[in-house]
Amino acid sequence: MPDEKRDTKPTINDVARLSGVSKKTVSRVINKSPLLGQATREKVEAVIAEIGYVPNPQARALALRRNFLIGLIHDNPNAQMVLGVQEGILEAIRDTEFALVVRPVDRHAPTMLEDIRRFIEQQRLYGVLLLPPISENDGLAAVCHELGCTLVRMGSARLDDDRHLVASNDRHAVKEAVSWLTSLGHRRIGFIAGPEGFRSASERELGFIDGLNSAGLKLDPAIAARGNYRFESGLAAGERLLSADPRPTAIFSSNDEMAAGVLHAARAKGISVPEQLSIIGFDDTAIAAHIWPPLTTVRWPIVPMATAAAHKLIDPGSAADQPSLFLSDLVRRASVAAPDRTT
Amino acid sequence: MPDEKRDTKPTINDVARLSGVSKKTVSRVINKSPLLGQATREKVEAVIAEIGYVPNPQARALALRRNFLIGLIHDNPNAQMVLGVQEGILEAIRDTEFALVVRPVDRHAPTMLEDIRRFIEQQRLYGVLLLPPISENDGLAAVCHELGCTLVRMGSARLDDDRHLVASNDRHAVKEAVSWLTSLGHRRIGFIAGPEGFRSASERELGFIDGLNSAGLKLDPAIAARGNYRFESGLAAGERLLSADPRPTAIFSSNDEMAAGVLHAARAKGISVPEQLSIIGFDDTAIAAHIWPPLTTVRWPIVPMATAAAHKLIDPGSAADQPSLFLSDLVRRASVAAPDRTT
DNA sequence: CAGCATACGGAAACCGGTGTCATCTTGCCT
DNA sequence: AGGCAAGATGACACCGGTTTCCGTATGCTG
Repeated sequence: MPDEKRDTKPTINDVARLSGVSKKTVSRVINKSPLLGQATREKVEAVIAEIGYVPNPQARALALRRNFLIGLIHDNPNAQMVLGVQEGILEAIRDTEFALVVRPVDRHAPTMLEDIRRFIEQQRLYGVLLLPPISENDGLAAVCHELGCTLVRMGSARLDDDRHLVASNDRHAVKEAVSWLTSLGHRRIGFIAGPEGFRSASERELGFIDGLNSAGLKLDPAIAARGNYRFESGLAAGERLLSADPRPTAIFSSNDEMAAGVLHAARAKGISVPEQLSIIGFDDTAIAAHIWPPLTTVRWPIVPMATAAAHKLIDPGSAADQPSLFLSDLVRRASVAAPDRTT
Repeated sequence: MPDEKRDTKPTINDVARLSGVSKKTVSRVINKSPLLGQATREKVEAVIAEIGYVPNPQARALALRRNFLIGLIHDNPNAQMVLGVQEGILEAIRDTEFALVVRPVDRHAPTMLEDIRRFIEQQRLYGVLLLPPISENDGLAAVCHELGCTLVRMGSARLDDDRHLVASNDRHAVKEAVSWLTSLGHRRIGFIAGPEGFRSASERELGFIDGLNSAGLKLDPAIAARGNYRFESGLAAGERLLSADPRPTAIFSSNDEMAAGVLHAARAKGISVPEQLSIIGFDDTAIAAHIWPPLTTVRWPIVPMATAAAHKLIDPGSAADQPSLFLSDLVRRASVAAPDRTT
């Protein structure tokens, strides 16, 4: 055999033996203890590098009585957002010993809370990060608290104190979007709300009303509908709103997917966008840029938010220093134009 | 205090003490050892239920010298696919003690292989699941093998033996799609390939050529382009192909996102779809159904594939029994029609 | 150079499980 | 009834780290 293959990984004992010191000293080197001889440290580090020693995280977790797994719990229909969050978390835990464990759940399953409890308990998670909409579930937060598992929630509103929250300012962003429409001359603006019971949905609705109010307008129920954030519900809502008389000249949809549905509805009715109808969405997911015409939408900084959230989780000391509120901005694309005066 | 709060979780020792048996016996109960008295088992189980004991996975991992973490390594631009895979894996490990650790990586980072090695080594992963395109990287497979980490790859072609592979039959599916076009009367069919060096790209290209050949046609380089699976590359390729003379009456794009780009290009040139141009994509991602017109595309069963892959990982015994090849099917939507004879 | 504080290294216990092996019952056979 | 096999249970070491506690080497001061 050309290459003496070790079937078991080197342990701290091997390092200690080979460098002629005790386990304890090696442990001090690993944990960067300050009271340690320079010469000893270098010798041990050389041995570690030579034999490729990597500390066993399970043994560490056992001895330290804490582990290095953080959980991401979500029940989110928006794949891009979930992946953006994963990316953001990874950015925060890069070069740490933490790892990310994911757990998609079904919000509608009656056993959801029990499942999550089992998950956290079984894996002994260090902390969990909750994504909207499930982050709004206070029962879940209570379970985490009871299990002694740190918790950071992402959301669209102030769900918790700053050390356990990262939020975007949906309400204000929607208000700005609507103000842009009114400044272009739109007076009849339709609204598609998100599903009931979602903070993101109610925040966006409040922002919409704010926007109307500041232009002296008010919400006409004939051109308002509620969707469930899915394409089909946007399509249905669009069909209804575009049958109203007089027809809206613009529609704000609480997310991009439903906005794409509105676009389909408009096309089916032969209404051209943006000439006869302006559309604004929310989230700036991939679909926004890829449909025709490209969709004006509100973008919120998913990745940095997730990074901040993860930092709050793994370094509670600095949790208060991490920003808690992130600003969204309007991405102006071709789906918006001034209203058609000839109509 | 109304509720005596334990600050530390109960351990196997607590269970042993409370039920008057030894640790070992409790361990036997947990592991469902067959040689155990019925009465003893029930007594111990009662105590476990009463105090809410959950075995510590880190301690178990340490003693067993294997842990219960499976890794998902991916560098995938398609969020929906990654999330579908996560869902499929979760389905397989539900009700087991396994957990899913995710690791997005950057294919272009020079340190990628080193990063992944560190990741696997540090977390002592039980096994990893590789998604395309990174699953095609044999260097990575070698690293896993060297680290003694089981490996299952997902892919579009036969990358490995059946116990370590789950594949879809892209080539055949594309051939079918193209045959459909030719059966409708299309004779001039453009092609947008995926990026060089990707098996999925070359399989789909082979399938495309198969399809042409079976209708007695061959690939015209004037209406063939290579993209990188991103929207913009599809847009650029579409612009080029649609400037060709004579213009193609149909275009097959190696994925949906590029197909959406082709659609934009057609719109910009005032070419109507499907009347003057038929378009077919691949993957059946969300965008396919949400653009206008809805895109005809090839769907491959992501979730069941991921479930099968995870089963191969966690139960190597039955790995060979899990299916390795999954069939894709054509989803027929409005983006395809018979060619316009008047042109 | 004595005396003392300080820095460092080592032995042993511990974290919470599992494996090995010995012991103790018990039932069954001759 | 005695012998023996099989089944049930427990004692103890061990997985690979960290921590406690203590002994020793070292440096500094007077």
